[in-house]
Amino acid sequence: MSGTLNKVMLIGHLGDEVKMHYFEGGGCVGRFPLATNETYVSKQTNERVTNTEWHNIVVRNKAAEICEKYLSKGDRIYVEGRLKTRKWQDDSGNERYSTEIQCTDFTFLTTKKESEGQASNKMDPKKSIDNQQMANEPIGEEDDDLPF
Amino acid sequence: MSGTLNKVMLIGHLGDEVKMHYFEGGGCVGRFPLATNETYVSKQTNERVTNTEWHNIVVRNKAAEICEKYLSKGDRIYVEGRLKTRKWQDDSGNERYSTEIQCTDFTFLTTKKESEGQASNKMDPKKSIDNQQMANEPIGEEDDDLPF
Amino acid sequence: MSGTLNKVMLIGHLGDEVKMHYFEGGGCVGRFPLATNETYVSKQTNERVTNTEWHNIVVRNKAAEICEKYLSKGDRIYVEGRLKTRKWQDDSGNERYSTEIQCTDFTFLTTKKESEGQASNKMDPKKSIDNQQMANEPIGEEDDDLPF
Amino acid sequence: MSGTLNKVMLIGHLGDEVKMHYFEGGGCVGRFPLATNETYVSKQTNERVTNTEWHNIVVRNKAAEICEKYLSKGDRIYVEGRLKTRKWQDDSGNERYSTEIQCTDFTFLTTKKESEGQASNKMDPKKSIDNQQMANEPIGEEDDDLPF
DNA sequence: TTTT
DNA sequence: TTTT
Repeated sequence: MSGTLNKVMLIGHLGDEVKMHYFEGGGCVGRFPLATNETYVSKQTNERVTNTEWHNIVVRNKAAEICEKYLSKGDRIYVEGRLKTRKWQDDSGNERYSTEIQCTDFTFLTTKKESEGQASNKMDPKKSIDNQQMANEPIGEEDDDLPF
Repeated sequence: MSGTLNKVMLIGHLGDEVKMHYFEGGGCVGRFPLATNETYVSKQTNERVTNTEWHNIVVRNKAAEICEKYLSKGDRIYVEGRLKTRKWQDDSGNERYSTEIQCTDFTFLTTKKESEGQASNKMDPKKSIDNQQMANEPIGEEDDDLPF
Repeated sequence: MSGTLNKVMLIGHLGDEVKMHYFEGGGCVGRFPLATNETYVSKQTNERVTNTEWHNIVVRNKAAEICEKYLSKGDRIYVEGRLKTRKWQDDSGNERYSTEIQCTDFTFLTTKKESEGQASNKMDPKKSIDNQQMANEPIGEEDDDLPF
Repeated sequence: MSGTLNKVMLIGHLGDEVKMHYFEGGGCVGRFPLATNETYVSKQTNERVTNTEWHNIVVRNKAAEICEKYLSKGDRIYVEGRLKTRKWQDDSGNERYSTEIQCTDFTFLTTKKESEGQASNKMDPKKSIDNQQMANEPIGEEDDDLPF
């Protein structure tokens, strides 16, 4: 309906472990920072400069559990998702904004023994459906009544 | 699992109407050609050259029905999908190959009265699920037993 | 080198006019807010809910001038770019973060007379090069000495 | 100008070595097959099925030379490009079509000693520019007069 | 806080 | 013809 598109595609490395948060209703959310790098040659100094960009990845439910189980700090992953900027209040009552990538799909790019045969949510349509849904409900709601 | 990605993103115009094909089991598939243009300045002649590229779009089930209902020749659409090369035999028995875009998502970019409030499959998660499934089964199978 | 990817693809509508800022060295930057919508059916209320997400688009140099010339509030555009989170200080000296989309490519999706034949930066490779460069230098530097 | 988009994004493994072809004017083109996999559970048999899709990747000039130098059969790579269907004649004079991905950007995802610090065309804007140009000229023309 |  |  909306005629719009909101898509982010990242390949990067986890800067930390996946941090899980479980909701009362049974849903859960995982979060982890993802680093991407950009390298260019400065025109001023003629030196190579590397900038690291950090992205806040948010994964939900089944997908979050898979990420927690198979991903570790340093691992490389492909993440697809949507941009979402959350509003929150700091301790002084100021409005703050935080931009997150709500993950809708991912593929593990680091090969690890334990993750063999399990590294992607693409192998099971149900997991993809979870991911799809994940992006359709604001974080904070419980996703406890999955229809399958 | 596979650690691979197969994604196509197109914005283009329909070169023809959506052609539907219905399977016995109740599934269906819609096909239409999509044109994208590329313009560049030839280094030889210094003239602007426009090339049109034609893409074979394949949509399935609910998504196909929505496309047939709301899309017409000339309409602009955003299509997301996967590349798939089909093998077939021509009349002389020669092996032929045809590359298609198996649509997994789309957004209408032409505003038409009839399609108002309905132009995208993104408004209804179920339709997205259909699309998701669509890409998980080879064309030719019937998708008659949707689990929802 | 880095083996990473940082890509954003948006189709949305301008929430305001393009605001230009010119640097002393001759470079310039344009900024505008872009709205994307997401619609879903709430599981709690069974009602359709529409959320609007706002994105801060940043365009540079030639590309910025093209955007300023041909884009107006309400226009639809496809934007491709990279995510970049800037750190700044508010009046109280607090660290604040703002996430922007550094535009590397775009295509106008609204047809307007004035923009006919000019609506995209894709028609002129040089403009693409500018865009490409744009993403390689931090905002704040002047891009006045293009090497071609 | 055209208001269209033609983008392919793949992560896959090389099925063979990069095959180079040098033009008289000094330009060159590299080609290699790239495999992506899709896995799903068949609704008929309830078994997991894996399909491999093969993509014809075409890279040009500097980018082709980098690929030839650092990529080998089996390596994983991210490829971004445009779809292009070429028309050719088989021995019987029949019209045939072959769809290729004209590579505009890539990132190596396999870590190999030899490729350290060199694995992507993203580290040098000039190489990106070559890639950008690459897609602006039909294959078959010689790119012998690069302006940088 | 990642990686090369 | 790749990979897991």
